[in-house]
Amino acid sequence: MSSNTRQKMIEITARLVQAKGYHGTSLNEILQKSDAPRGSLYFHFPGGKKTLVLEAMKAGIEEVSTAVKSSMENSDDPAEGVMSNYQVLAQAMKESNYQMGCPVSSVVLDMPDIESELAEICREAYNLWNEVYYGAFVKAGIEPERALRLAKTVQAASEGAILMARSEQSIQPIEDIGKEMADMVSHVAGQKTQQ
Amino acid sequence: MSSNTRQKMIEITARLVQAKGYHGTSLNEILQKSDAPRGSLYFHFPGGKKTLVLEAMKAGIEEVSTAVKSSMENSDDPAEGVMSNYQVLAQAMKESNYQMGCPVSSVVLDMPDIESELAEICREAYNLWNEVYYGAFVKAGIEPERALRLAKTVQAASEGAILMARSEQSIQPIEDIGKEMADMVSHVAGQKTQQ
DNA sequence: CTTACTATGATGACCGGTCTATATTATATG
DNA sequence: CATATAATATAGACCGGTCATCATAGTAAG
Repeated sequence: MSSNTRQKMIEITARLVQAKGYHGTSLNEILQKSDAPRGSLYFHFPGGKKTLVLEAMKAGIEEVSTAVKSSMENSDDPAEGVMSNYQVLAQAMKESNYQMGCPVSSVVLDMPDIESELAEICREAYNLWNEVYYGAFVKAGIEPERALRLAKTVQAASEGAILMARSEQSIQPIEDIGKEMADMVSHVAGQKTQQ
Repeated sequence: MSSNTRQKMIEITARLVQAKGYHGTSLNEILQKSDAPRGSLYFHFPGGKKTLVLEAMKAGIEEVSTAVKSSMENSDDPAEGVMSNYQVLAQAMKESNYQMGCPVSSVVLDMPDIESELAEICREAYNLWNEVYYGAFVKAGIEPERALRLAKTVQAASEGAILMARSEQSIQPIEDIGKEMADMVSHVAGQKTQQ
């Protein structure tokens, strides 16, 4: 059977954590929105809140990862891939009323203790996403060192774009920044290719 | 006399909110770290936590604002200004053990109710910082529309760089992204100037 | 009868906020 | 100069509510 209660809790937790951060999300609200009893939570997630949030983050990270991969792979021009990636992000934010953006950033800003398992998975997420960009850039002929910096920049700009979009309740920043970043990528790729 | 208790509370709150977000910061901890009694808090900040955090954010926003202005004004080349700005950011993060970065981002990700006064000041902060970059870029001969997009991008990338630096506990991302952004700015400025 | 899951509610810690009482300082008045 | 008065600030007990956690019991299915 593999109860759907567990899955439901994960999805709801993912949304709440992105919307209000780790500390701002209460188990009571998760329970209420999941329409589940208290005991179920500790049955499915023996470690309590931490474990539940961890699962929710893992799910979100995987989702973002496949989205980025899909954007970059379905276009041989990396600049085009970056642009399409920002467009996907814009739509996702709009559809979620600007609540869903990055599954880890709210936790990064909520967790001062860098030694926790939660912090560890945040680090891994950034690396994972970076590698997708990096691979695409190298494949496009950009030299590795530059490709790495560029990947980080594309990633960072999209994180910042999410913050601004949330704040302004508009996809305008995402579109603007996406356009700039695509331009930058095509500039760098052009430089390195035409030699 | 204008007690220094008030100022002390603001500074400590600013640090705590940046480190753990709005919900993750408790009045008890602020009180304890400020070495002040409970009554003093509600004397100096009648609105309670919200008012206190608001003041702390205002102070932080102003601080960042002057830092960015200083970086951009003390260099006629905007690319150089951007680079220096990222360097200042890197040092600030390192000195604070990667706790201090942006005074508003943790609140943006913590506040689902966009109608609040807290959310309003976040919006204003982004605009304020953007205008500094925008002004410098226009002054360097970049056409207004492009300058606006570029300003947002530089801003967004630095927000993202903060997240990554915090997560990795390293200034490497800030340096890498700063280099890329400076390169991008000089590229755009070069385009528009040499006509 | 066991395994998987649901259901309920007690527990103690901590939350932000309110209250009254006291101390300190500044100003006014004689 | 001395004293009264008011404004400023400190001090901490206390409240109702919510937090995450956990113990225990019920239910359903194979």
